[in-house]
Amino acid sequence: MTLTRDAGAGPNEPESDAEISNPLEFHVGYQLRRASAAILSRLASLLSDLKLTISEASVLVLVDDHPGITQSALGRALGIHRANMAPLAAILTERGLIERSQPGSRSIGLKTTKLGREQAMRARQCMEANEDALLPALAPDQRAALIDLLKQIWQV
Amino acid sequence: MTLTRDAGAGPNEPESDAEISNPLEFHVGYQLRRASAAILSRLASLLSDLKLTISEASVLVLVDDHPGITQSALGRALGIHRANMAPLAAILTERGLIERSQPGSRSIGLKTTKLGREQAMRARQCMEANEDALLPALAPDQRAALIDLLKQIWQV
DNA sequence: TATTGTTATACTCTATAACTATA
DNA sequence: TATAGTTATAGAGTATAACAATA
Repeated sequence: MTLTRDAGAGPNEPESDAEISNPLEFHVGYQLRRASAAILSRLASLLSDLKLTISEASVLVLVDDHPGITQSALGRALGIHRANMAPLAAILTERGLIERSQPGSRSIGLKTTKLGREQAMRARQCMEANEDALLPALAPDQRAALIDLLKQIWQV
Repeated sequence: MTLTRDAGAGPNEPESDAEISNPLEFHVGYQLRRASAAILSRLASLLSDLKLTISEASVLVLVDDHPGITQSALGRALGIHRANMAPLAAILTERGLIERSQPGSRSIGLKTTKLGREQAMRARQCMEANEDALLPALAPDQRAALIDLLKQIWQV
């Protein structure tokens, strides 16, 4: 790979094909997109052994923690729209991981099956493994500081 | 909205429909997903006035900074696959925002048109406005610290 | 009436595979 | 041969609108 000295040619000369200065790197938005993509793609890869997507695993774990929870409450907690919760709940039900507490009622409480509880445990292990994989990049106190900063961005 | 006192019922009682404790909130991966989604959705909304998606705007701005850059180099800088750069470049070309430096060659240098330079400037303003919107949530030194932490996560 | 669940639909982003053309 | 560009395709995630059932 050919390397020019610092950040490549200046902004007004034709580019040689080398590393390139990227002014977007100084934006929180850009860094969030790249970091989020990296960490989520690794988690997706870990969860693929369980045949679960990240959304499916998140729903499964939260239902397991809160037996009787409704789809709407799940959606509010996870930031997933009502309309997108329906097929998500349907898939987990089809696979025998969750079931409906009161089959007759309209507002449906969800809970995990025995198989679902086992899978939820394995999903939690994947999520913890994904967090642990951050340790080479982030010391524990940095990790805590990062969580605090991120919370401030999206929470009201 | 009905509020129970702290984090709702314990993990083994049926849920009342209230706020819910979410153990995922202690995960960097989860916080990254929520923060990234929030900030990117706001940016998408700002850019929609220019009829640009976030990917389109990122490519446009980078081409404007690096006239003569190839699609592959763009993709490497932005983390976008070669296969997905093709339609992206095609759209920007159709709209008269970028053009090909050497129409005969195979490795195609891209540069912005006059219209493209104007739009790139407006896109940069949207990105800056999006960054400024973070100020209520993050003090300037927190913002710098956050960028440093995020870089460590996805960069080698 | 407000909330819940559902269906249909569309858009954005990402990923792989297979192919052609070029250096 | 390695790189660049293209096309087709598929899978995730997210968004809105419209509807029926329920509290």
